[in-house]
Amino acid sequence: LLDSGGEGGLTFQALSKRLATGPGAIYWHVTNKSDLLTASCDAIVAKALNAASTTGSPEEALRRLALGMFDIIDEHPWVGSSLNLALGQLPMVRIFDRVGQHIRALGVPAEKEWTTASALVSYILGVGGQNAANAQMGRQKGLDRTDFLGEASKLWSQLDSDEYPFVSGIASQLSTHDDRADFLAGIDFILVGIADLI
Amino acid sequence: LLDSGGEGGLTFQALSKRLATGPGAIYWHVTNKSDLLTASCDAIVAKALNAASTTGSPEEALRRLALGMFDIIDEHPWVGSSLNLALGQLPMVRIFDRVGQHIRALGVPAEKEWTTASALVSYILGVGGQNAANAQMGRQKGLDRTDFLGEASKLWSQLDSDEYPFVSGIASQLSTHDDRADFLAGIDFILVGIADLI
DNA sequence: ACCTGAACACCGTTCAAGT
DNA sequence: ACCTGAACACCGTTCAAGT
Repeated sequence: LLDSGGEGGLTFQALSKRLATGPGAIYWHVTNKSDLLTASCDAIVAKALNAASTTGSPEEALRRLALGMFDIIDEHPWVGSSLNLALGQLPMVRIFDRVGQHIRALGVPAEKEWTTASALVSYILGVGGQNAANAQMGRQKGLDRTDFLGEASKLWSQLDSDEYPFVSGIASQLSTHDDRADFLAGIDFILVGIADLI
Repeated sequence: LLDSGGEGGLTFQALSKRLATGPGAIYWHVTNKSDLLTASCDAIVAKALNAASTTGSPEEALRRLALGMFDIIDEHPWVGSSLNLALGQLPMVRIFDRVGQHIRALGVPAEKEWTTASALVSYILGVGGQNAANAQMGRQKGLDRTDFLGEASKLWSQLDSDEYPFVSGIASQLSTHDDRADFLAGIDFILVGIADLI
């Protein structure tokens, strides 16, 4: 339901119909819709974390982990918007812990571990949210990714170049850029910054 | 309505009551709830961007801009969750353009402008979303920020240290850290990475 | 222990009718 | 040009009653 209809596609009515039961039955197993969403999210996140191998250098492992998260969010865009969770929730704990382990292996001083792990997690979730927003807007307009970016690029290029000098000039890079490569470039910026304090 | 009740606090019923009119009247001025939310967001974002002075070195200006966004989201947490907008929407265009101008002033090569600006914006929005999630969870439990982080910290410290070796050990840093300083540290990581390619 | 399904309070949105 | 307000379809959630 989530994959095909986004966050709005998951409904207790639709879910109970697909499970051939009443809406009340679901409440025996989960307390909440938010609970259900978090659990769905966690299933996806756990899968992505298990798939990312931890061999090689810490930098490589971090890049692979980040890319794994990127890909899984790309595949299930609703995860991107559902992953803005409080620090106490399980999916967040999982991500933080895995990132933190690599950070530790990198040799980051103990008192900087939190800050560095936090920066990486925030970046990953930020890109995820961005991806999700674009995917949802695309779905809403019935466009695929390329068409949607093409339309956004056209919109940017038509903006007043006095008011938005940067955006109006860079519109072409919007439609031709490689999301995945840019994501990784951002990870590398942060890794360079982290290496600088070791 | 948004400041006091979060995203769920903005209702056409509540809004029309406060405006002493009917719910239908609002639809003459906005097409959508999503439209209304984006417009609210934009008002806040525009204020934050105008307040951030652009004097000094590009690095300083970027730090001030980022910090201005952080503070405005801290003040209005709903902005953090509403700011996962597609690239075509006005608040996003504004942020992107301002960040991009500073990036350009920094001397980043033209073909890297998009990538660098994108990384910074993603990071800022990621931290914003994180802040919003914590604020909302805190509100839901009736706790203030310190109490909420204290509770999350306790939760982390009680996790199984075999399953979550990093998170369970770093719990104390969670409750004592300075959000604002950590946010800025992340910005600096990225700025170091960007400086590396100039 | 788990399911049923009607009911409740509420939501975004529409639209004929007004001024 | 803009407002009114009843109505619609739908939502998450509850709960007495069943098995």
